[in-house]
Amino acid sequence: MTGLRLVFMGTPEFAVPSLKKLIDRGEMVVAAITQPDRPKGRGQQLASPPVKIVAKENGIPVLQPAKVRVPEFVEIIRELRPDLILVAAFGQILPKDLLSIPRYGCINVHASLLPRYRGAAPINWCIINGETETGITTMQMDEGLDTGDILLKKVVPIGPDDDAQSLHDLLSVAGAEALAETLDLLTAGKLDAEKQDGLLSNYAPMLKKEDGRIDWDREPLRIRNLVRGLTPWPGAFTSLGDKTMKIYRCRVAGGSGAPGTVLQADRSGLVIACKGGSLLVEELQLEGKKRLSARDFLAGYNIIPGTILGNRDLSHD
RNA sequence: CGCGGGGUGGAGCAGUCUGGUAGCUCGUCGGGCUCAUAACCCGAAGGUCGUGGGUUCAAAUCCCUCCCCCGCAA
Repeated sequence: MTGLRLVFMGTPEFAVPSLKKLIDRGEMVVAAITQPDRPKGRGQQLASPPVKIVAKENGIPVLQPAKVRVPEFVEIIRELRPDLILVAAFGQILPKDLLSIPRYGCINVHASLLPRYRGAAPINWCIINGETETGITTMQMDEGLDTGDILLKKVVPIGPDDDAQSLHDLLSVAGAEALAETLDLLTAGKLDAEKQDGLLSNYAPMLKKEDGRIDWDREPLRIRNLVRGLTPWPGAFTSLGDKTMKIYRCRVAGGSGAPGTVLQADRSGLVIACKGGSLLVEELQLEGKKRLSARDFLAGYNIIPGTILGNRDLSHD
């Protein structure tokens, strides 16, 4: 316990372990700031961000500004008199006025080893790019996007079978630990800030739907990395006839054929040709249907070898 | 009321438009073949066709109600 007045800012599931860690440590969290409830899913029902739910369960006041940068909200934060603001996947840029309010400034928990993978979707892009390790960085926030001085890093290896979900889960826990360690170092006066080398940086932008489209004229390993990096959301996809087909799990295999051609579709699996080899699909989902193992899928759908996947745009769009 | 797809033996699907004794692939169980097998052959069990109501001589199929699942979009 630091005894500091803390304000927590975060929104999705990733931020939850960090908030819980603060609560477990008995920290004085005077407010949780999170994004507004938004219509989600079928029927456009309003849904509360995970951080809001956890905060309310623990009696922490919740604020949900549409824009933190408006002067009125900055003033509200000022009145909370925080000693330190902790930020984890909040989803909004903090203005300078806000950053300078707390005595210890604002500390962010970011899911990559900065300066690598600055931005909104570091977990996904690490996997897509075939990285074998990533991690958590806590930093002293400045006005740039993930450009602040590095306080602490924690390395997390990426297993060959990790996907965005499993890595997210690992990193969100590691993030909470890194946050706690950072707080301990801070109160012990042992925190060293290290400048980021901007020349080594790269950017992990927010995912667009189109990022998930599978280009079968790529090496099987690259496609597999794309699949892993986008599972379970938004998913790597191709098309079967006029339907979208998402692929959630696959392995690299041999064989050859025109890119996108179904080489095999039987009890041995669904094998699709790509550049210099093929992909054995293990788990997939057809538009409107549920996520299935390739085996179950093939029990009900008869796909003829030779069928070309990913061709929809040629005949429609 | 954002758009759309779907609920049929344990799994995945067909059948619904053009009502008339419920079918396919797989799994399960039994038997056979084989050095052996996730392979192959023979046989069997297993379904209130999501719920409630209506139309009809007759409803998985047509009409209405409700429940649940999923894709898109956010």
